[in-house]
Amino acid sequence: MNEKDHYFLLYLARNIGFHGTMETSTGKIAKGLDISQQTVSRKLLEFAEEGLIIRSVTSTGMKLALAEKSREKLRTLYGELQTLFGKQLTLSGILKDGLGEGRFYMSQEQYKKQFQSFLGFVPYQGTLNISVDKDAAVAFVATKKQLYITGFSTKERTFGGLKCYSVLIAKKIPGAVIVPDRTAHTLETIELIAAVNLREMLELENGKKITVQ
Amino acid sequence: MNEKDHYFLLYLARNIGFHGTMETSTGKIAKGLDISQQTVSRKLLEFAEEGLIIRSVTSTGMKLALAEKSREKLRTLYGELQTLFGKQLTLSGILKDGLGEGRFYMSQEQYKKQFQSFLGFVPYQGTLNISVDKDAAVAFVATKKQLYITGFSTKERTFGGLKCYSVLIAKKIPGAVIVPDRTAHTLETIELIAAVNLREMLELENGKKITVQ
DNA sequence: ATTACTAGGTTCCGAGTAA
DNA sequence: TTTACTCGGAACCTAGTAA
Repeated sequence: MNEKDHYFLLYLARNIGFHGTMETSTGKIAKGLDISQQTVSRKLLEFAEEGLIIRSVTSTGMKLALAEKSREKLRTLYGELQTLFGKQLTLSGILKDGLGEGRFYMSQEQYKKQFQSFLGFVPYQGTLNISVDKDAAVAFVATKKQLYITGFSTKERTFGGLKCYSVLIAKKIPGAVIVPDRTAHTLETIELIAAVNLREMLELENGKKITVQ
Repeated sequence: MNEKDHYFLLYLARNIGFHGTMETSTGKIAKGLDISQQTVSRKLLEFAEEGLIIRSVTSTGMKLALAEKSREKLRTLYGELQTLFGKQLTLSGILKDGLGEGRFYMSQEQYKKQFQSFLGFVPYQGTLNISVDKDAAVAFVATKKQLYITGFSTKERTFGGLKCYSVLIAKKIPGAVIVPDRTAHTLETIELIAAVNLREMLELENGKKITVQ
């Protein structure tokens, strides 16, 4: 098997399911992958030959299931990417005084709703400002999936959007780093939120060191 | 860019590092990927052309760094695999009487230490035995990362190794499924452990239904 | 409808080799 | 030593079409 064919396999896995079977046809797959029906036919024959899939031609098309061998291949690929991304980077910094603005932002219903759906929790009303090394912070967020919280307007004013990255604070509390689109500080300072009052939970005071991963 | 070239990219990412740079040569990469030096040379030129990598030829070879575009591509691929593997499968079963043996096992220091380092918690001394559908259980653990707790011997007796899979019990309690190497039951019964007394925390009694994910 | 064979065209690879 | 060009051949893809 040409290892490049993993993509074909990935497509099949997504549609068939990891353990399921599926009634489909070479034409449908061809459309999905944007290649010819002939190529799909040929590839599927090759894959079956190599024991990657289980295949049976029916009157209306064919029935497909992944074989263990292809599950193994996908797991390997996944593992490789995990080692690449999974190097649980940590970011450390010093707690400093916030501007009290975070509290106001976090009290807005429209932010709260989005945090709930993106992060799975409603943030405690207040943010933690941490001084960090800018380059380290940039590298850190680069490895994280970026979630985007959209802005909105009320009668009184406009609230901007913000990027947010799910993290684990002090090795135990699930939370997030938030980066407002329009912010006074660059990544020299990051803002942390969590479902709980972090200052209390972690018995923090200004100047203390905090690590997120 | 041919999407199949992701493999080439993955190799580069692993060797260069996600954000780093690296002094290397087309010959070395060719050896690593088991393709010709000429192909590597051609591919790298193509990649640079497409803004996937940053490339500069030196007297001894070349200096390479990934560009943001290729990081993005790898992230996408990773994301696709995550949705494939990450479909938080759940497994449900009925609580049944244990043999009281679990308690004895979990009291062994050498097991405790390993659980602490692999799972991040020391299990409560006692296991929960759950009757489940065997096939569902096999499919369930297949999607989980397998952690292996090694066995050991004391003066009195030998303790076998066990496989263990990190799970979330009843949607809220972090725990693990353990599968002893030598076990009376096959996967018709799974054993659960957690940092806390699950019977109390979940107000369980025999015959109740439990779900893990 | 389907699957899948044949034929012809395109893409891709690597040995040889220049710089 | 390098990188990277040329070019012949292998691998691959798809239109046409049989079953």
